[in-house]
Amino acid sequence: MTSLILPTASLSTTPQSPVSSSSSRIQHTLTQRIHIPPHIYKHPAAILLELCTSLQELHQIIPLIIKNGLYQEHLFQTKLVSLFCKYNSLTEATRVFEPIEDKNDALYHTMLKGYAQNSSISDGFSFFCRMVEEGVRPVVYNFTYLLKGCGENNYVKEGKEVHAQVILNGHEGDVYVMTCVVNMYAKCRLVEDAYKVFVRLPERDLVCWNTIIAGYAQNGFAGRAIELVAQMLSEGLRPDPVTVISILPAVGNVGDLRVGKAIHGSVFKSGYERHGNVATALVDMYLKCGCLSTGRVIFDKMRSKNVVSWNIMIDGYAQNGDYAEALSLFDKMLDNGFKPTGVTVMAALHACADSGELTRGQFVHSLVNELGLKHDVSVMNSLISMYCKCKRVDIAAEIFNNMKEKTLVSWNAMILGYAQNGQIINALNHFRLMKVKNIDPDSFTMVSIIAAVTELSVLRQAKWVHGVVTRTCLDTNVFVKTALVDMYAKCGAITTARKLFDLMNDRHVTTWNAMIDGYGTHGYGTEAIKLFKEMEARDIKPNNITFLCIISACSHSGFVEEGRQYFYKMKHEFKIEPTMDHYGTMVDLLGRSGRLTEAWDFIQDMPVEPGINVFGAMLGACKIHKNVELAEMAAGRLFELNPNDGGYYVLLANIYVTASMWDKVTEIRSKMDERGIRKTPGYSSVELENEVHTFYSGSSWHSDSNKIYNFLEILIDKIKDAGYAPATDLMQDVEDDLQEQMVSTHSEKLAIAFGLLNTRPGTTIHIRKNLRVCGDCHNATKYISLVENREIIVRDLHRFHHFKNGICSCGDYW
DNA sequence: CTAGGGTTAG
Repeated sequence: MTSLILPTASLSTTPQSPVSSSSSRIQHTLTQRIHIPPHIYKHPAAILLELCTSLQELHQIIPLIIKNGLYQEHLFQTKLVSLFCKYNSLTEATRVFEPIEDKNDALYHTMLKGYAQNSSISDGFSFFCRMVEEGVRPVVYNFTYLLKGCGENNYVKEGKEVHAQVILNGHEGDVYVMTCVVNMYAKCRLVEDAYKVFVRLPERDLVCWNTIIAGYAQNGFAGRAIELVAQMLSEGLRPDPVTVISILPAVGNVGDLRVGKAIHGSVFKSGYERHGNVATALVDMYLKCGCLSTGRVIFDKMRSKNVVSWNIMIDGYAQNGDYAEALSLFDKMLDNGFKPTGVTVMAALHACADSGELTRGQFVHSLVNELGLKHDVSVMNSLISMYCKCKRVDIAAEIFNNMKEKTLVSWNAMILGYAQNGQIINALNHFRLMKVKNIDPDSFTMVSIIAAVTELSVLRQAKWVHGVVTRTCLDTNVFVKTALVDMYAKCGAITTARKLFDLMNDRHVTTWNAMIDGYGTHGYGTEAIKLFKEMEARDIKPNNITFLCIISACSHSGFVEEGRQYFYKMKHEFKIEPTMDHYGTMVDLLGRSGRLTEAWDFIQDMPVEPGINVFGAMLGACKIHKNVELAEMAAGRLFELNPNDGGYYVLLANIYVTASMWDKVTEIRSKMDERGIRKTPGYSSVELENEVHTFYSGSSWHSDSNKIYNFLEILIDKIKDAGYAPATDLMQDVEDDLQEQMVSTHSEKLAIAFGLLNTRPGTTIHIRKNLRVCGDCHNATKYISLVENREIIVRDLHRFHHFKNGICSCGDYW
C-alpha cells in the first residue's frame, strides 16, 4: 500500500516550476509543438485506426503501420497505446510505450489513463508517481482518472490523498475535477464528506447536482436525495434525464409512490418519457412500489426496450411471486431476439426455483452455456439455488463442485440446499469444509446451519451451533437470533428459547412467530396468547404466519373460541386472506375438540377448493373422536387428491379398527397391497454422547439390544404396578398377550429404555419420532416419567410432548 | 491524451 502514497513534496512544488529542469524535457515540449503534416494524419493507416473496433482488427493494422514506416510517428505511438489500453491489453500498451525514447506528455497521459482504467489502483498510482518523477507535469484530468478508480474500489485513504493533491495543484475551483472528488467520496460511502465538498464549490452546475443527488440516493438516503432535487429546482436548475434516473431507484426503494407519481408527472411534461432509460427507471420504480400493472403499461408502451428494461420487468414479476408471467415474459424476450444477460438468467432461475419448474430451469441452464455465462459466479449460484429448490441437490452439488471460483454465496446456497432437503450431514460437512478453506461464514451461512441443526433436534448440537454463532460474532444479527430461538424451541428447550427471545432488543415479526409457534407446539397455549397480546400492545403487525402459529397453538391447547376469534381477526381486522394452511388449522381446531360436524360444515363453506391438508386434518379428528361416517367422507375426497400417501390409508384403517369393523380393515389393507402403497416405517431416535441412536419397532440390530429388551421388560412391569394397562384392542385375530408384546417393542419405548439406561438419574431425555406418537406409547411414557422420575420430551411429526410426573403437556390432546 | 453525473442483481 505504501506505493500508493503520492510524492507530495515534488508535486506541491510543481505549480511553481512550470518547466522541468531536464534538458531532454525541453526538447520533448518542442517536439510536441511540431505541426503534424497531413500525409501522416490523413494516411489510410491512421484512418483505419480511427475505425478500429477490436483487438483483432488492431493486430491486423499494425503490420501496415510498420510497412509504411509510420511506427516512429508520435501520433501513431499515442494512438496505439490508447487503443491497446482500450482493448484491455496493458502489456501490449507498455510494449509500445517503454521503448519510445522521446516520450511526450500526451503519451504519458494516455498511458496513465490506461493504468487507471484497466489495471489495479496501485499500478495507476505507481505510474502517476513515475510520470511526475520523470518530469511530466500532471494536468487536471489526470486526477479525474485516479479519483474514479478510488471511488470504484473503495480506496478512501488514497482518494483523500488525491483530493489533497488536487487542492495543492490549484484545481480547487475546477468544477470538473471537484465533481469527481464529490463522486469519489459518495462512492466510498462517505456521503457527508461528499456533501462538504459539494457545498464549498464556487459554482454548481447540473452535473455536480446530479452527482450529489445520486450519492445520497445510492447510500440509502432517499429522503435527503429527494430534498436535494427540490433545492436544485429552487435554484433554477431543471432536472435532466440523469437526475430522474438517479432519483427514481431511491424512490422505489423506500416505496414512496406519491413522490414517484409526482416525478412521473414532471417527466411526462418535459417529454423525457421517450428517453428509454427514463422509462426503464419509471417501470422499476412502479414495480418496487408494488404497482405491477402500471409498470407493465409503461413497459408495453416503450418503443426502445433494452435488455435492462426486460430484466427489470421479468424480475419484478419474479419478486412479486407471479412466476408464470415472469417466465412467459422471458420467453417473449427471447422471441424478440434479445440476448439475455446474467441478470435476466438470474431472474428467470428465481422464477423457476420458486415455482419448482425443474424442466424450465434446465432449459435456462442450457442457455447459460450457450450465452457463455458459465464463468459468471452469480449466475452459477442462482443455478445451484434453482436445482436445490427443485429438490435436485445432486445436480446442484455437481455444479458447485465444478466451479473453479466459489464465493461465500456459492457456499451458502449449497449449505442451505442441503439443509432444506434434509441432508443434514452434508450441510454440516460443507460448513466444516468452508472453515478448512478459510472462508468465514456470514449470517446467511449461520441461518442455514442453524436450520440444519434444528432439523436434527439434538440439544447438544444446538448448543454447539450457538457457540459457533457467538464466537463468530454473528449473534447480533436478527435473523440468526431468530433462527436460534426457533432452534431451541424445536429442540425442546423452550425455556432457553424464551431467555434468548427476552434478550433480543431488535425482534422481527418472524422472531415473535418462532416463539409463539414454540409455545404452541409445546402445548403452552396460554403463553402463546400472552405473547400475541404483547405483540399487539407493542404495535407489531402480525403476518399470515403469526396467525397460523396462534390458531395452531389454540388448537393444541383446546382453546376453540380463541382460535376462532383469531381467524376472524386475521380476515377482518388485518385484512389477511387465509391460505390453505389456515383452513387446515381451523379444521384441526374444530375437529380436535370434537366439533366434527362443525368442522365438516366449515370445509363445505370454504371459498376455495379444499386441499389435502384440510381433509387430512378432518380425518385425524375423526380418528380421535371415532367417527366412521365423516372419516369415510373425508378419506374419499382425500384419496381423490392424493391417492398414494400410505399414511392416510393407515389412518382410515385404524379408525375401522377402533370401530371393530374388521372387514373394512381387510378391504383397506388389500387395496394398499393392490396399489403398492406402503406405510412409512416409524422410528424414534435419541441422542447420546454426540451420537444419534435410531430405533425401529421391534428392531434388534443395536449392539445393546439384549440389555435394552431386558430393561424394557422390567420397566413395563414397574409401570403396570403403577396403573398402566397395555392397549390390546388394536388387532382382531391376534391374542391379547401377543398384541401386548408387539406394542411393548414400539420404537419410542426402545428409544426411551435406551435413554434411561445410558444417562444419569434426573437427566432429561429427548426423543424424536418421525410419525405421530401412538396412544399406547403416550400412555406408557406418562407412567415412565412418573416411576423413573424423569422428564421426557418427545418431538413427533406435529408437536412436542413434555412428560413429567405422570402427565403430558399436551393434556392427552394431540 | 483533451476531463465530471445515471438504470437492473444472488
